[in-house]
Amino acid sequence: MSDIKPFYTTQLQAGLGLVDETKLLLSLYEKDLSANQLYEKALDSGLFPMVSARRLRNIVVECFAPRYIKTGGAEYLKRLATHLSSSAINQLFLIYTATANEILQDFIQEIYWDRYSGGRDSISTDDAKDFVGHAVREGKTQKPWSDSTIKRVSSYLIGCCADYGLLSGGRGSKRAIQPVRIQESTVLYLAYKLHFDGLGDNAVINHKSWALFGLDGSDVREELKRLAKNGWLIVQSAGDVTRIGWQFKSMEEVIDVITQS
DNA sequence: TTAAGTAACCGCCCTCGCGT
DNA sequence: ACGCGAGGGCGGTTACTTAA
Repeated sequence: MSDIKPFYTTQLQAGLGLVDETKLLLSLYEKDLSANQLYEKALDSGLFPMVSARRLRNIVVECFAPRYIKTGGAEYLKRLATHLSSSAINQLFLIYTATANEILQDFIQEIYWDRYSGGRDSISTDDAKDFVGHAVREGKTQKPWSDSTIKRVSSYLIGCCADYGLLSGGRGSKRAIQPVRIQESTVLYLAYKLHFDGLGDNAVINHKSWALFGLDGSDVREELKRLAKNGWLIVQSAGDVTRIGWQFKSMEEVIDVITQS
């Protein structure tokens, strides 16, 4: 669950957002299925006529499994995927993808929102290349990446942001920043997910996943107070210390609430 | 010690959008 | 209408682990 990922990897190159593929795989997923079992099931399902078996294996084993099976997210997202709007489910996909790919998390946190708050309205492939090149020089990869890998990973960061709606699509070297407003369902889901992962209240509020949506600790506290109006949790702040009263006893209850609202 | 298995990396090559 | 180049799918290769 809380695997430490010391190094940046090139795993994004196996697939970017894969939004449609992920939805299909979620529909096939059942609790406790392994990556290989899901792969076999997907192969037999005939839901992926457009890709080769080798490619399907890539998608399942290198993308879906690290994002949604290892983290335990698949069984919850399976229910949500059919109920939430595409922008709402994209936000959850983004959280899991950024958790599995540290380099994406850091890129969005350090470059995307920084440029946005600095008044820029676009991000270029060169911005991404600078970020990746810098990371390699700082030793954040297990071994130095070749120039071509640096170049490709840079484009994957941009492409992945586009898939999840953070940047405009297309192929221009400059992509327009499309800042996303975090959805209520995302706030509710993420807060409880972190809580059930065993984090204390302050650790929940300051978790880096919120930074994907440009939120810092005090922003998160405000978001949670809005949820409190629905009776979904209770927030008590005194100075810097925040205490949260959690109203639901399991993720299942949280999912029930989200699917009913 | 080595065969088998797995994760990470690399780069070919097809596709698609853009400019002319 | 078409050539060009960037983006990204795809599959092979390398390097590292694990088990016998």
